Amino acid sequence: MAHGGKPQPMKGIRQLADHLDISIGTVSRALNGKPDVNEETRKRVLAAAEQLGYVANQSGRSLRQGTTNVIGLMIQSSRETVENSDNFFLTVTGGLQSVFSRHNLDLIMLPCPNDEDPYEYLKRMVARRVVDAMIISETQRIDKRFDLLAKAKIPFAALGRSLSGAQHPWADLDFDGVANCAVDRLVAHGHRRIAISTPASDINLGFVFVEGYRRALERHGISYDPALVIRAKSSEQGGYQVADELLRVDDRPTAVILIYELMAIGLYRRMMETGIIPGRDIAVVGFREAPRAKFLQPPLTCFRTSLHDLGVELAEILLSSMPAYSHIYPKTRRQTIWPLELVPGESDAFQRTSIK
Amino acid sequence: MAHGGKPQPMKGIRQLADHLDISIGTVSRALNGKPDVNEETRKRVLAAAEQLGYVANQSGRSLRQGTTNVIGLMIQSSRETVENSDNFFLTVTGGLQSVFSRHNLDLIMLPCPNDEDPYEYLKRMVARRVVDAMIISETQRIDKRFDLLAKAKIPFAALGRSLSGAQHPWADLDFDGVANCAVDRLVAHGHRRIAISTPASDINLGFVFVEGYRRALERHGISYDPALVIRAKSSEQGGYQVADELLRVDDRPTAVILIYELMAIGLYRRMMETGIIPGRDIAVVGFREAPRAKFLQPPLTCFRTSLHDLGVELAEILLSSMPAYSHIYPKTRRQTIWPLELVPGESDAFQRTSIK
DNA sequence: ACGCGCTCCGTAAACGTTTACGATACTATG
DNA sequence: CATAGTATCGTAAACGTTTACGGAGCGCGT
Repeated sequence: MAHGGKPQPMKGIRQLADHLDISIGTVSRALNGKPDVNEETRKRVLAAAEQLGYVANQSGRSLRQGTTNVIGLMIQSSRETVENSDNFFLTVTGGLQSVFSRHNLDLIMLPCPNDEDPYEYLKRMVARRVVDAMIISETQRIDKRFDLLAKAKIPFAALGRSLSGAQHPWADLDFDGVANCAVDRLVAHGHRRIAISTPASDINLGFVFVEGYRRALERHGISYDPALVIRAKSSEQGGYQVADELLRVDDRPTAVILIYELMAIGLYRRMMETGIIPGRDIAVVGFREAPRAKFLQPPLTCFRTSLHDLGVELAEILLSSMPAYSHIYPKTRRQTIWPLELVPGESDAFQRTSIK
Repeated sequence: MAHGGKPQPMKGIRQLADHLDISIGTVSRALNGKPDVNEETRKRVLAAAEQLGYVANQSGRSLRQGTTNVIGLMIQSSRETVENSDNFFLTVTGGLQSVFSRHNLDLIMLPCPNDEDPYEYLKRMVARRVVDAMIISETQRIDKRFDLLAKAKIPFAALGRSLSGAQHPWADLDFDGVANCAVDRLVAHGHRRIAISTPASDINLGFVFVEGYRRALERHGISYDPALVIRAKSSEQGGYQVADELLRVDDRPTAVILIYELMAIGLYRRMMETGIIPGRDIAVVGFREAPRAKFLQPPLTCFRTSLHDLGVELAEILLSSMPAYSHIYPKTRRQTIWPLELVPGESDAFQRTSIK
């Protein structure tokens, strides 16, 4: 028994062991809940650790057991993306962390600089061995990153499905379901000529979205017209351009489905400028629901979901694919298509008087 | 000279050294740019590292030199906070990372669980020695976390000023300046009875905001009435409550300044419900500017700033206080009050017919 | 008395790096 | 030629932890 207080700021497990007159190995085993240690000495160790404020040095532990207790979240942090993505990422992240923190896992954000190739960036991060697993977002249609991670034997899950490696774990919003529902609704209102917006980049969600739209049209016996698929940025300016495109197309569409609700701002504005009333002359359906959607006049018909819970699901999918946790999260579903709920507004509520 | 390709996935610096027939020490020195190594062998080493895809293991390096190359960003990740904070954190984070990534520093988000005391949480994170420095957000009026970090000798910078440790590095939005400007504008329009909203928690920004408001009133010879300071959550519901409070106060105010623009949704709604027209019967000024502010009818008068650049500034302030980087970022300013620019809307544009 | 199994604990090796220190070869200087 | 100085490199210790291995003590059955 030495002195009682906090003499030094606690250098390491060695000091703790000396203070207890126990070997360092036993202390380690006691702290980590290993079986071969007397219950009473374990209590003593835990009490001393608590009192002296000892917490294991992460670097030492990582070096020894080759695991870092860190999950990486890769995002393409283009400034424009971030400023437009609203609270999307942070909300999903909150869900991720609510799961990870239960297992003392830290989440580290790995933003790929704009001027670097995402693949090379990820390769570097993987080589540094700073993460135990990865979450990949903004998945491309064919995404080499999956092969890289698989080859490096790093567990991962994707926020967004992809064509490459369909067997990989992922969670994704139900883009095709939403497109389906939107088309159904618009057709029920008498619309036959329905446009849709999709991102200009080769991010996969755009393809899924359009594919759902195409199939829904087919189901209603409406022929698919590529001219009605309008590529534009997912931003206010993008919405403005979509409106311009709409007006330019022959046989002007009577409805439009937006991939991202923020685009409605620009769309509405451009429509007003040209004397077209959204919700009366052209029906509008937006993709996500956000607080700001309530500002729109007329209120935007859109789709709501809990991104937080999507994050939870994604975290559990990831953990279920990690050997150390798969006993806690059994591999039931390894892919999830996350449902959204229709929030009827007034932007598509009018009954179209059929012209034919 | 061994074989040329990529035989193994590169185990460590040892393998690289063997492959080059050079000692491991020299390889390390070559890679780290140390002076006592022949320029030609350095080139050979770098080439081989590139070819074999060698990247130093972070754990080993951290353990040896006691530095992790990781900056922690602590946030209180209450689900409500996150969902309401819009893109605030992520945008600031983007600015932080644009600086950090230049120095190969990773940013790790450390979200304090709702049910844990932030101080204890930070203490644990500090003890694990997983970060070289910290960025503290949502600073309280008096915030023990600063003392903790100072005692642990961990460099830090705060997003938001505080009363405790005024000498610490921080960057903060110009809350008092905004309050000042808002009051000036409203007084110029003939308002004398001006209410203000402030968060219910003891986060410091609320105090700064109200203090600026109080001083501005004083300057105009208007007496400060505590009944006009309305505490409410920074959310849509909070705005709804603010409207209710406004109507309940004797000698009803003719103007209100909101701490957070999202509150305007609820405020407008409640006003409409009671037959009061925002921007005509009561003037409204909001704090930040966000894309959604453009939805409001009448458009909200508010204040714009670049949160990305604020993040850049904050990162530079932090680095300037870290010995390893202070030669790159000289300690010129260690505190910054970040300016905002008025975005005139129509929510406060009417000229108040003086009743007196 | 002996062996066996069990519980508990100490010892020491590893993990991959950086770096202080000394060794070597070579050059310059006296 | 002797010596000092310089450039370059190899050796080995150290960082803090986990864990394989073995040993001590004990109870128990033969």
